[in-house]
Amino acid sequence: MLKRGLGNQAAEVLRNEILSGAFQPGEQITEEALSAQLGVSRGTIRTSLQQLVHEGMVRYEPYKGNFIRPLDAHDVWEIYTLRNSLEALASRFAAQFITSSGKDQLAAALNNLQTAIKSKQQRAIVDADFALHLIIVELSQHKRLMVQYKQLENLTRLYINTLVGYRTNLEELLEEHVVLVEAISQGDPDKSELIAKEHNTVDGQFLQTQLAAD
Amino acid sequence: MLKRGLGNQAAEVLRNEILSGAFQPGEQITEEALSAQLGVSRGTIRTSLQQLVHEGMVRYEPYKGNFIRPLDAHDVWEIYTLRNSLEALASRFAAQFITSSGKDQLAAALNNLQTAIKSKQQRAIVDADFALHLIIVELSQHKRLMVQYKQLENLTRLYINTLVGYRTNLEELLEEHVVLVEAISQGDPDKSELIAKEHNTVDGQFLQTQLAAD
DNA sequence: ACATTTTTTTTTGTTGACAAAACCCCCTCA
DNA sequence: TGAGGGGGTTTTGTCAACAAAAAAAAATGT
Repeated sequence: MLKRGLGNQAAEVLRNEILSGAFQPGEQITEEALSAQLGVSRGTIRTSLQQLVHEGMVRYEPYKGNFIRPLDAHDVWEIYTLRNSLEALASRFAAQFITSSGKDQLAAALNNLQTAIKSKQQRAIVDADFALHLIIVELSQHKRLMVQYKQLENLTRLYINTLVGYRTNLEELLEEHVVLVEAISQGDPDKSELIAKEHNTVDGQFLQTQLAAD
Repeated sequence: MLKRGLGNQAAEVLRNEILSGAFQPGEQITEEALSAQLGVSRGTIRTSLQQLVHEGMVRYEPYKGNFIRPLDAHDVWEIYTLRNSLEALASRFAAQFITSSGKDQLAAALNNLQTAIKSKQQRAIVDADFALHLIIVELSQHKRLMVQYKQLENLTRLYINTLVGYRTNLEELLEEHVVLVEAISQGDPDKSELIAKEHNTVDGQFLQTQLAAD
């Protein structure tokens, strides 16, 4: 396990608070307030904030301050398309480097997703969905892809909460993941990449519909 | 123009120094040394370093220090594949949102590339190549894509210098860019994305050859 | 009453000092 | 001779104070 300074720990606390909706979008978060709240000095808070700025959850304006980044429709489009592209790439390499251990991990994650879908609890489904995709990214053996993807997952969680429903057709959702996992487990990069792209396109259309409602 | 604090300015100086090869790969860069060199306090240097860490040019280890990130073959593969994927995505959206002004910009950049190729100066060719691709990314109207791409461009420059030659067949290089710009100017997203992918695949095979020589 | 200028307050920017961890050299002892 | 342990040095981690910029509030003049 990697050692971490206070700054990193504070960043994690802050990140979780933001993800749990403790702040209003666009709200200014002053360094002194955070300093008092977390019991560390402003300098340390500053380190944490800079990290969250790089992760895209906080917007920083010189001599103005740090603000919870509000996401508009264009932001959502950006996050969505980028994530889609990275997932397709990850699926390709996951298939290319697949091992029997990797297949087991995928099967287990798929099983968890199925259980979550049966429970019909949105939070559980979203978590299992993300977990499965994260395993695919891990299997791609692409560290930079992993870093980018995790950040996009956080940003996605940020706006997914605001949507009324994640997906309507749960049967379809499961089936899409089944064929993707199959393709990766078969070690077919082209097929995996294509399916990943398609999978997300369906999601994207759903998203477009939701956004059009605004 | 956005205002920037001392920290950001120092980061830019440092970034340029690293790109110009002022440091050895893997070399530790102590905060105090930089502080003395740039005439700002350690705290400010710390801000700069953190920024470069996020850009991938510096590796940070808690309680150890900051080191010029050395790039091995796997790193190059990661950077290359990611850039490839992002360029394909950018080409798609550039074609989708193309305007007459955008076509002009592409034509001008293509012209610069042609001039550079005629000069046969590697540095000029690389610069013109990057400039053209950067315009494509700009035309995609995708801010996050732009940020990621710029970082990958820097990392690419970092290892491109170590290669003996960038490309052997200059005629082919130009032709590939011609067809890509044509596809984007025609407003054909699918075709543009496909060509961008292929273009980079050719580059990638060249890269593989170079790396195998180590 | 309104716009403008001045003053005050709030918030970020920068710095130097001190604490904690890691590193390095050297000494000891089996 | 070499493995292990101190102790001093170097380097990063954290902090609180002060400076600079921006924002808010108050005063001023028309």
